[in-house]
Order: sequence, then structure tokens, then C-alpha cells
Amino acid sequence: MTEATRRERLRAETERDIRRQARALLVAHGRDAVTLRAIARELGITAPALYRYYDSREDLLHHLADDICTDLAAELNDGLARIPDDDVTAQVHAVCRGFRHWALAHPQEFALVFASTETALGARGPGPDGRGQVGDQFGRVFLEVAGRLIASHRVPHDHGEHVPDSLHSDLEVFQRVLIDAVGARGIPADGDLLPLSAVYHITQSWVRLYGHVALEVFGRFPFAVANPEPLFDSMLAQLIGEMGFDSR
Amino acid sequence: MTEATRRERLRAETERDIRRQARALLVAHGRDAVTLRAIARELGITAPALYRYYDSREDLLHHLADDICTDLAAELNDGLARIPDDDVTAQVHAVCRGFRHWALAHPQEFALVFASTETALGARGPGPDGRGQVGDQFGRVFLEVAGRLIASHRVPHDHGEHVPDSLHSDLEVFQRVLIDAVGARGIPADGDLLPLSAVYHITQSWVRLYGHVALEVFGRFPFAVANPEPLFDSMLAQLIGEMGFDSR
DNA sequence: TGAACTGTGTAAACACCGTTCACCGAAGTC
DNA sequence: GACTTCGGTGAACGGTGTTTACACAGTTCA
Repeated sequence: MTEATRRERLRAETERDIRRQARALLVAHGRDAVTLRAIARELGITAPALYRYYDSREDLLHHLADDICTDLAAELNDGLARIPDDDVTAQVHAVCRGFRHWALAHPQEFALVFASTETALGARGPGPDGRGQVGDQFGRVFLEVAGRLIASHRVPHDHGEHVPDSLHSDLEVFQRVLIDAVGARGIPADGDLLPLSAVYHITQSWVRLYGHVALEVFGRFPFAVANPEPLFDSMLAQLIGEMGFDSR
Repeated sequence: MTEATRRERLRAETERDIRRQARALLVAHGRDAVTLRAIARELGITAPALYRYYDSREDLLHHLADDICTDLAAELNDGLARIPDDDVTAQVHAVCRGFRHWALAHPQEFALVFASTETALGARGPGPDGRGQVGDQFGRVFLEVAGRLIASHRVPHDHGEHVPDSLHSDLEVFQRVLIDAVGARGIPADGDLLPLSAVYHITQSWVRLYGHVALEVFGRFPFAVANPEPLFDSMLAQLIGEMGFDSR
């Protein structure tokens, strides 16, 4: 390997340096502080040089968001690796708690990736397969854990709880995505293993997980929550309980 | 009335003009486009003149967020006024649907008020009474509807569903806030009418309402939702159902 | 080896931005 | 009429994204 010419190596290196500095500025002083001139200053070069690497500041922020998703996914996967393969409940716990802790520890990154109106950041276009409304790398982790959950548990939802017809077409798209995600892990799956009611429940779980985390990060609970962790844990226990697992 | 001197009237007028222009820029081109110079240009004055009205751009954005909360509250109250006083289910429907429609129609305003990391915007400090983590005016509407709900319905939650001890202290704060909100409407209330399990459910409802709306505004559902409205309505029906009302 | 080409940096410039300052004139006060 | 207050101006400082013309080192190839 290492076929890369000297120039290519240097380029890759400064490219990493640029994003590392951009990231540091984002973390330290927020999105508006991520300026081309500040990055260049820190790197000992001039701002226009950055245009050799990115089309614009917007473009850089876009790549930055991608990096953040990748890091988040890696962090969640690390946490997941420490948990026995067969303890799916603990896996769900780990991913959800990991997401919350990451978001609280990295509010600026969270805001950039998960609460931006620009469709360019974090979210891909609808896509021909209906995939990837959320950052690619992170979406993979989320889907993967959902996948493990499905593969390890036969028909979590069979309480006859039926899903309104109007949701079928959308949920079937997501069902397809989930089945593919499980398939990618070697375990074949089909619609019997993953009824629409389960797909619906996964969607609702994301709504609640995201809702709680965003409210906490942005401080928008309807009252000053002094101790948010038990609130989160209790929500999580309820989510897991509704899936047909024990809550602990 | 109209004790106001000529000068005071003029001042109030330009103050409104400033915020109206700021608002227009926010809506049209996003938060970053709300620049003092652009506002001044549009008003036919110079940028430094704005410092006679606001301490800084940040200060202006803060007041802008307040305005937005007030408008949102007014819009929700308008919708509420069209609904019979005794039909609480319809009232909850109206407020939740109204919030979603407002957010989808005003994504930039939503992002500013409900998804900013700056604590100065929308969120007040913890406050001595533990109130107002969410924009004052909007918070009032939210609490008011919750209040009507409580006042009209005796003990929605008595399925013995018990709330973990670790949540008690926080929920009691919110319970106090809610009881006061009901009291402000003339109807006295106490802890018997509003058990902690009901308070908990109201909190969880906000998590889900906010979660769904934010995910939709920011396009962060895990798959491309072609038709989000039924998804929202079904969540809403479930929320209302869990309160002990019919889902219709 | 030397010529040609490519990629990576520079400095200068343009048009913006928030903010501060000294100043000025009209509005209000005594 | 003198004096103060208020709302505005223009100039300036230091910052921003971006474009342009230019220089120079690394690479390629005859």
C-alpha cells in the first residue's frame, strides 16, 4: 500500500488538520465561531488556501457534520462492544444512554447535526431508496441496534395492536430499511419477524429518545429539571418495557 | 390614556419596525441573515442607530424570540377560542396540531426559539420558582391547556401506575407550577386532582410532541417520511388515549 | 536534464459584518 | 431662551467569506 505520493499524503494531512481545528472551534465557541480565517490562522496559513480543500464554508460545515456522525457512531459502537451479544435489552440501554451522554457532552455538535434547518447538514436527500434522513454513519448504528433487537426477539408486538392504514406505506419503507439492516448483519429477516406494529414502535422510540435529549440539551423542558437522568431512565425503561422486554 | 409623549410614540413605532424587519429577514433567509446593517438599510437608517434600541445583535435576537413566543401563543389561543369550553380532548388536539403547523410554517422561528443552545433565547434561567424553562408566553399557553385538562377531568391517572421515587422532587415542582396555572384560571386545584403520575404523563407528552415536531422540521426521521401528518395524528391519539380520554 | 504541467500556497481586493466614538440637531424641560 | 435628553449620522476598527492574479514547489515526461 502507501501508494500515495508525497503530495497526496500532505494533502490528506492538512485536510485532517483543517477539520480538527474547525471541530475545536465549534466545540469551544459554537457554530458561528467556525470561520475560515480562524481555522487558517490556527494552522499558520491564509484563508483562501482553504478553498483548495472545500468549496465554501458551507461545504466545510457539511463535511464536519459527516465527521461528527462518524465519531458518534464509533462511540456508540464502542459502548455496544462491551455488552454480551445476547443481551439486547442492555444493548438498547447502551445506545440510548450513549446518545444522551454524547449529546450533553457535545451540545454544539448535536445542534449542528440534529437541529439544523439546512437539509445539507446531517440529513441526506430523500434518496431513491427512502434511506438516510439522518446522518449516514449514525443512522447505521441506530438501525443496527434496531436490527439486533429484531433478530434476537421473535415478534415483540403481537398484542393485536393494529397500526392505522394511513401509516402503512411509510412504515413499509422503514420496514424494508430495517430488514436490510438486519440482513447486512448476516441474519436474514422478513416481514413476519418485523410486523408494522414493531416498526411503528421503533419510530415512536426515536421520537421520544430524540425529544428528551433535544429538550435537555436546549433546556426547553416546561420546568427547570434539576435531575434529568432519572427522567430519562424512566422513559427508557418504559420504551423497553413496551417492546416486550423487562425494563431492567 | 395615550399619555405617551410624541417622542415615546415614535420610539415605540420604530422599535416595532425594527423587529418586524428583523423577523422578515429571519423568515426569508434564516438566522444568520438577521444583520443590524440589513435591518437598518431596510428602514432607511444607519446601523449604529439600532444601538439606541438594543444593546447588541444578541439582545435584539433575544427580544425577537420573545415576540415569536407571544405570536405563537396568540395563534394557539385563537385556535383554542373556537372550541367549546367543555371539550378538552378537542382543545388538546387544537394546541398540539396548532404547534406542529406553526413549526412547519415557521421553521426558522422554531429553530431560534426551540432549538438554540443559547440559554438566553426562549429559555429563562431556572428562576427562583423553577418556572419558565420554555418561552414565557408559549409556556403559558401550554400550561393553560394542561390546566384546563386537569380542571375538567378528575384524576386521569389512577391505574395504580406509580412514578419512581427519583422523579418525585422534580415532578413536585412541575405539579406546583401546573396547580398555579389552573388556579390562575379561577379554578382551585390541589394535589389530589393532579397526582404525580398525571404530571409525569404531561411531561412525557411534551417530550413526544416536541420530538415529533422537531424531527419533522429538521428532517431527522430515520427514514424519508412521505406523509408525516398521519404519523403525528396517530401519536396524538395515543397521547390522548393514555390520558383516559377517547382517542377521538 | 530540462520543459511542461499541476497542485498549493500567497497578497490584494471587494463587499459585507458588529461595534464604538465624536458629533449634531431636533424634542422636551425649566 | 438656556439646558438637557434623545435619536440620528459618518468615520473608523477589526472582523468575516470569497474572488482574483500571481508565485513557487512537486510531479511528469520527452
